[in-house]
Amino acid sequence: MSGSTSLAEQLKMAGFRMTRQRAAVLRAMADSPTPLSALQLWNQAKRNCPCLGLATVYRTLDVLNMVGGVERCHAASGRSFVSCPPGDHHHVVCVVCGRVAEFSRCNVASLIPEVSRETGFHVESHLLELAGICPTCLAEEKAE
Amino acid sequence: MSGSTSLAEQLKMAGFRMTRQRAAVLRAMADSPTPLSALQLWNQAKRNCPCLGLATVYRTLDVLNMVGGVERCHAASGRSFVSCPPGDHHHVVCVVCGRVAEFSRCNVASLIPEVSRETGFHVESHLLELAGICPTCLAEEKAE
DNA sequence: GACATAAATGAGAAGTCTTCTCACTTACTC
DNA sequence: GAGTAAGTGAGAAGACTTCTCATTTATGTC
Repeated sequence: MSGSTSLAEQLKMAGFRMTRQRAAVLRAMADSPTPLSALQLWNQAKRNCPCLGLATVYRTLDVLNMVGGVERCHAASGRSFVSCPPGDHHHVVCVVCGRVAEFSRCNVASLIPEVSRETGFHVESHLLELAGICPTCLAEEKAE
Repeated sequence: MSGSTSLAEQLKMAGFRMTRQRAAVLRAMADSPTPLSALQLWNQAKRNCPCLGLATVYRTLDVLNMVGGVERCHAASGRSFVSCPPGDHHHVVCVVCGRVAEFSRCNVASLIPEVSRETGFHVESHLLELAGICPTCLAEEKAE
């Protein structure tokens, strides 16, 4: 679980304590192949630490965010989730179940000169989010 | 306020009624050069229609969104709305003053096959929003 | 290993934003 | 002008997040 280890190290280096609860949250994040919402993270992490409180999950996310270990994203649908590692990637959100996947390929940068010309804006950043149906929901749809 | 008029027409064409409350919301949106949150919109619209309820603002936004007359603006925390012309376009938002411009050029579609392959998602739609500095704020920055 | 202490926690209250409910009002059709 | 179905206001309810505070615990020091 190298991801979890490095996040733990980041926390320690920043002077935060490594508690059972934080370890459980880190582990839940590392174990999930896809970004999770705070609630999902709570449910996962409780397996490792049953008495974990939801507030602690939010506090841990806050701390990790401060340290730069995770990013909190707000999807167009209003749902929010935790993305790890933060940085240059975008998300696809399932319109059926809300599952989120990440992808890094992006060609928006090549569009920017044209938009600058068209609008006069000096473009600094972009937000790209795709919506669709995840493999699981696609399979279920076909099964019906 | 041509923006407001055309939104009103869009509503009527879609079979919705034009009420005093909706007119107040439309007018508030048309009068604002920047995206507004539901709460801000409520406060503005109440000037034209003092007894306006907040729920009505949300309902009106819903209806307008359905009709394609407004869109969520994500740059500012994803909680605000802009009125916009119908049709395929995206927004550039000024990070300084909040002003929004539209552009139609978009190359995201060509990205979708790759993302589908990478994530297994069946991609149906995309959201693209650029952030930067508008011509007015650029000029002011240079003047300093 | 025991102790001191400041950080971290759990549980639930509180806050914020949004949607829902339902009795009442009103825009639109005839 | 009357009938009617869409729309409304007010407040309850719901989802998510943050705050509060008494209690617990990780960590450095002895």
